[in-house]
Amino acid sequence: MEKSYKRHLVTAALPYANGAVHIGHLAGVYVPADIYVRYLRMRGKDVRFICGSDEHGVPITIKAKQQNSTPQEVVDKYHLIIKDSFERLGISFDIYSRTSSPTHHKTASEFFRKLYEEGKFIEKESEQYYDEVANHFLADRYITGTCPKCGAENAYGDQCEKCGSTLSPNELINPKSALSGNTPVLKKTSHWYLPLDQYEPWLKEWILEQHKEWKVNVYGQCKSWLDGGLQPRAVSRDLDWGVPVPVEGAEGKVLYVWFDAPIGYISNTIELMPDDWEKWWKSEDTKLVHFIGKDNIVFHCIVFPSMLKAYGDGYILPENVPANEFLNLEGNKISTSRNWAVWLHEYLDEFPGKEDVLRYVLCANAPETKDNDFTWKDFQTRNNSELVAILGNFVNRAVVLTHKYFKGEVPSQLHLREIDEDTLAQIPVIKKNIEESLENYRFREALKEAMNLARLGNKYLTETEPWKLAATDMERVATIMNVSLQICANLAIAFDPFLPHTTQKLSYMLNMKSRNWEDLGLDSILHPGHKINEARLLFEKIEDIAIEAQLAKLDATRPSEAAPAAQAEEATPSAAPQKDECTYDEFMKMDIRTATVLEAERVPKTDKLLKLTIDTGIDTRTIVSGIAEYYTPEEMIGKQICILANLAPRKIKGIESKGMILMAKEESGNMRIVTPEERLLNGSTIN
RNA sequence: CGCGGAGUGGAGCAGUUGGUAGCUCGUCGGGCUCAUAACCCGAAGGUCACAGGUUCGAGUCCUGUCUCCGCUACCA
Repeated sequence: MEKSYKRHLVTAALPYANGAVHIGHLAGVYVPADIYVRYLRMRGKDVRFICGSDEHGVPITIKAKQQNSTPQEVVDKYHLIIKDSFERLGISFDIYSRTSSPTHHKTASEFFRKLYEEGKFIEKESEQYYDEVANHFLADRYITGTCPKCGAENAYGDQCEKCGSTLSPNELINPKSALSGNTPVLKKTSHWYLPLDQYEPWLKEWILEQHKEWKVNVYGQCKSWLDGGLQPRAVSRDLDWGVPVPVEGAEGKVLYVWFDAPIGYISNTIELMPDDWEKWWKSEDTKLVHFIGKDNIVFHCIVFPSMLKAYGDGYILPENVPANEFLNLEGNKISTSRNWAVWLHEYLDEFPGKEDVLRYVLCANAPETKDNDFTWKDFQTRNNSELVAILGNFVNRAVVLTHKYFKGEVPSQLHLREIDEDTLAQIPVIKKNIEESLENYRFREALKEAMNLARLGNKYLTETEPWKLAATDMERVATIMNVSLQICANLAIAFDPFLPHTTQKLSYMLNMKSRNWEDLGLDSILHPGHKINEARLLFEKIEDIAIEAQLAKLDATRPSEAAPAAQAEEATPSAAPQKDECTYDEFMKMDIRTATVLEAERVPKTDKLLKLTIDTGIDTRTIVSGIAEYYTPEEMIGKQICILANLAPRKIKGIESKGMILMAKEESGNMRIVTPEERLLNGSTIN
């Protein structure tokens, strides 16, 4: 039933170039994709593995502003870090390009243009805020003002961080431009929309009927979107960073990042194969597979296919989209903003030569069916009791014994006994299991099967006990060592997609010239008389101290220090514009006083909120404050703070908050609490 | 509120179309000593979140409930 394809085009989600790559990205996308691709290559398939940085979008322009640099500088920096760290881990892209490349701009631009000319978009006019000083339409995030729901200052155009309500910029009272501090004006602007609703019947047929074999999380997510009804989606924005909209009169508009990013797969393919890229994208003989995380399901299953369908011209659709769930770290969500992550480039620096350990652990514990947890303890255990004790140790036993008894020369297989035959007979079975698992995107299972081959080897040696026979029956020992070495050679092939650095070392040790998947399962990969090299350890134990160091590093991690502190030096300090005048009486209405934090805890399901119990000198009360990105609960306890005590109470995430903590905030976003120079009695008034 | 995913021995996970509940690690006992105190064998340990239902038979199907994660809406 399985259709046979002439070529395989595999894409991995384009990393967003406003940060480095962490273990969550790897476990969800890049490690499985790389395993899949290496497997296909070993089987002699014609395959291309495409990826690159996604470098457009508002967040990058915001990051550039914060760092007082340019979007181009931001993406240059992260593009290099990401590309380099992928290479070092052995993620074997055929091309890792970027969406700021000329090829991409041209491709995306032409893509848009064709759809535009064929009337595949609808055009709609709307009113958006415009900063007349900066000459800019303002993205929601660039507008601040007073929240209409809770009255907090500095609410963003898309959301108020104080009360958490979702806003649209037009609701803000006293809107200000974050660029200039000026009051923006409403101005008409028009944008193009892709009418996804028109593709709904077709999508339903294609996904819900023809792709029932997709992973349940993917299928379920798609069904949910399709059942809910699709809406037209804007494909352009008013922004000066991105691919310009190639239409007359569309100055100052760029393609919306979600529209241009997936086209990056195509443009990167073009960059790789300028002459014959088309057969990779427009031939039914090509099998297209997208590896992504669950946050990207809707784009790759619904939006991008609709774009391709709208374009027509023979574009193929993904055959499968094996999206993974998320990986947690030590029980908590990985968070870039809180710096709660294990960064690939840091790992590679801190664990040199252990690229494959990370690959192994992330594959063994990949979040294939549900969110999983990465813990350093588990990392250590898997290394020590699986890689070292089972795989590394078996190879070492076999190679050391061969040198000891046969001076490093592969002995002959003489009379195979039942145990030899049974053992060898299991290798082709394992091969088949690995193939089946990989072809169905079950990477954990495949890895476990490969590991079973090493277990088989250990069991075989233990049961045949060549070290006992060495005194009496060297012929038998010869056969046993031959069989053991054949298992080693098979391991070098079976593990190649998973642990490429290791299999290279192992091949060297065995003096194997090549590793062909077709040889896997054979009992005569190494011929009698073949000379092997000295034993070298494939893996080393990881000591407690290394794990403790990582845990300590995580504990010490506070988001305020990492990025902003380093950049503070170079950034020219800029301050918010002065607010409107305020009378003496108005000021005196505010009851500001000192208080001490008694207890502090995170508010569940939020990134930013802490719930604090404080002693105000007049009572003990609860305040919810959005400072979790800057302070841990532990460090807040015992701190003396200043509060606005008579602020009207309000409920935040269901908790009643009575008052507000005074914070000093830099324009870059960095925040510190305001506290008296020396500790005063709680309840001291401030004016 | 709605939608998607998940809830299986101490921990982490499999359980394909319903037919005696498995794997890895850990624990305990034994064996072995070639090997990175590594390896091999055996044992203990689960009323498969809860409550109903369908069935000769349900972890697996249906209904309801609870909890966790995600999306809608932060995280860009």
